[in-house]
Amino acid sequence: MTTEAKPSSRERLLEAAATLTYRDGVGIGVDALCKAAGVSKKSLYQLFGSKDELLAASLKEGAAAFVASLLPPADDGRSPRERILHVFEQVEVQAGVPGFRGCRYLAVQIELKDRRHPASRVARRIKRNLLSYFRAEAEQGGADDPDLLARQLIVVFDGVNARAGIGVDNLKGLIAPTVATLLDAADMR
Amino acid sequence: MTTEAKPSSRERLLEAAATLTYRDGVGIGVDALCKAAGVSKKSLYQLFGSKDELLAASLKEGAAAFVASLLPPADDGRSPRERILHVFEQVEVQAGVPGFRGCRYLAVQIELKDRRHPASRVARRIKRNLLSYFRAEAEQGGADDPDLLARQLIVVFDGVNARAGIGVDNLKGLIAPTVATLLDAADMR
DNA sequence: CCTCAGGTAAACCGATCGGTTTCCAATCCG
DNA sequence: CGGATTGGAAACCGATCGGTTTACCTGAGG
Repeated sequence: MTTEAKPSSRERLLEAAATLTYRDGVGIGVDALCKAAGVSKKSLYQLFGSKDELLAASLKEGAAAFVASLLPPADDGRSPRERILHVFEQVEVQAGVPGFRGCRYLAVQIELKDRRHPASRVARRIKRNLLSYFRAEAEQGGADDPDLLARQLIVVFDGVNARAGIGVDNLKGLIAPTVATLLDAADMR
Repeated sequence: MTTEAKPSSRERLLEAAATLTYRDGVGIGVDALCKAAGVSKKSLYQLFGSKDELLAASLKEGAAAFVASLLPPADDGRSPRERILHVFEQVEVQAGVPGFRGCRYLAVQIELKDRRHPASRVARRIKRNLLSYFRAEAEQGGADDPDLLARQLIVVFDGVNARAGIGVDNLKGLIAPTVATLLDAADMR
């Protein structure tokens, strides 16, 4: 086991924000966040300045784990096609674990109608990076129109995440054939 | 012009609820709703019993317009393929009008984390009807796997609505080729 | 004319919102 | 050990939440 005694107040706040906003939405109150983190409101406002900034920091903090949970390890010898399929296999796996509620970054952007909200900006950046990943793989894989394919893939990504997140589809037998069809149509074998 | 003098309190409340929750989210306050509708809170609670029921009634009320804005007229001689493509052409059109924020039913389901919320139930039912429409057309069009195709189509529907709704894609040149690819793959010519 | 039903405006309710401040105990460092 | 710093608990702030109630006004019916 790691020799981690206890996470700092800052880490506990980020973790509580990630957990509670994912489950209850960005409307969660700061009292609830502080109570869950075992941290005083005073500390919250010293560390982050506002609830909005805490949410933004929480999303940014989780970006690395988000990427790591989806993308294959770099230079693992697989083809771009396999690497794209790997991302969507991971989505299907994640959709099966209890408490799954779809892509948190999409949810934040939908809940925060204001696109200039700091957390909305962070979410947008993270998803733009995923789009860039798809486009890079599409280019490397020789897709007919890498830009179109990347946009199609992220539409499917958000679509399946949203559908599974609201509990209206379990995605079984849906993702792989859909993505494969789009890859085939782009002549990315 | 129609001889409509002034909509009833009930109608004005439903309209205000539709407009304000779409723009600001379901967290909008009842004071704001009443003020926009020019109706007292007393009347709101007499007519609908609670804010939750008003939201649910507002979604239900708008279902017919939602369907009419997307689906082609019945028995217009077009093929199932054309009828499905028509739906997505309408989405692209709607995504171009100012104030577009994606599918309101998806947004409501994402914002209301509680699936048992009356408005969430209504939204789910309306989207299930759209899924059924896709499936019926897929069957009639002789798709290889009508159920799979219908699920793919509604994933794309929610995906493009969400992406355009949060303002990260204008959908130009994206929808038609994507849907056509899925229809082709299902051998629905 | 009077009455009565319906509806609005506004006060009111307790709870909670995001955010600030006060107080006190634990900890750290010389 | 003494003094300074940290951070948690909780009171406090004005605003707003969903919801109820009161008081007044207006229009229709007898």
